[in-house]
Amino acid sequence: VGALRSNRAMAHHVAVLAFPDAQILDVVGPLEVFSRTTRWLQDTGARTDAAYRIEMIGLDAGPVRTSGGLEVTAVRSFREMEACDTLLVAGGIGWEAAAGDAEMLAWLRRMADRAQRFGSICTGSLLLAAAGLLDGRRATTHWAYCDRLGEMAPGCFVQPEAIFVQDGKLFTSAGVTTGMDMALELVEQDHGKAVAVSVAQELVIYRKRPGGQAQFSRFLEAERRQDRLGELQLWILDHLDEDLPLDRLAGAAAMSPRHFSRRFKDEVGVTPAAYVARVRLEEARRRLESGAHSLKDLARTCGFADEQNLRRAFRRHVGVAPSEYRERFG
DNA sequence: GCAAGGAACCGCCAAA
DNA sequence: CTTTTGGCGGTTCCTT
Repeated sequence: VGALRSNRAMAHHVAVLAFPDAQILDVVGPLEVFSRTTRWLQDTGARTDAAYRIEMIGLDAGPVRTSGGLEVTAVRSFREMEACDTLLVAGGIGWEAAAGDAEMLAWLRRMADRAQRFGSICTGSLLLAAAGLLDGRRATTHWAYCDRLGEMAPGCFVQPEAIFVQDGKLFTSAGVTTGMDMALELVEQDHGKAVAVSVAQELVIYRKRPGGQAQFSRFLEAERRQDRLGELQLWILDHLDEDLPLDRLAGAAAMSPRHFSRRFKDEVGVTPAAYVARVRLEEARRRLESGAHSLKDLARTCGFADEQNLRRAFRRHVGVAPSEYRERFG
């Protein structure tokens, strides 16, 4: 892991802290997502400057034995790092011992202040709590430790249902593999939906795993097809904030409206307008889950004419009002 | 919640 | 002759 580093100076610097007896997937999972993204961006020529420079750091430089007995090697200690763009703290059964390291906690506070964003995977949240970084903020952790998190950080609003939680520049994720889901979200915020979808497909994971509420995922299904309609579906994701009438979609797919309509229904299973409506709804729902947006904002970015329209469509398909949904699941 | 207007859908037929 | 594509118009659903 320590060797997986890009040399580009412009790269966004991502660091993951691994203490002894950390959970190896917490460390490697997110790093894999970032490195895949970097490679994908370079291979496709979408960006010439590198996306991410990734690094794993330890309490000390050298081998770190993880909870499963596997070892990863830290190139340097956290003491040698003054700044990075994104800092993530891994979880694992070693968190308790690590939480007693006052020097490291003080360093975490400094980094949290300086970094563009910071966060944790799994029980890494408990280290952030120990550092006093979760007071007054929304956060989550492994389900078995949510109570403990509440005790350690009484001012923290624990979200036990969430896969991951964003509160401003703080990102916390639930157990182990959810670190990859969270990393994908960071990738999406940096590079857009299309990139996140491609990386998710390559890794065969959901870009956004269905959370507590069962919901369909539009990924890993139709979009992986390499035909014109598959491309169009990706294109729709990137133009959700615009008007997408049938004629325009047909034009984008280079077909007559009638033919396009027929083919789309055959290939995708739903009619074009129904598909667009579904994707808009799902995007609105996703954003409501991830926190505070004004309905006006939400309506605009998801392609609804106004808030009234969003409200009506939301009630029709989801069954509850957006505000109520946000209260329950946001 | 309602009426008016518009967009989408789909069966049908014809041309390629 | 079969398959693919495009246009027309009635009906339904959605937005205003």
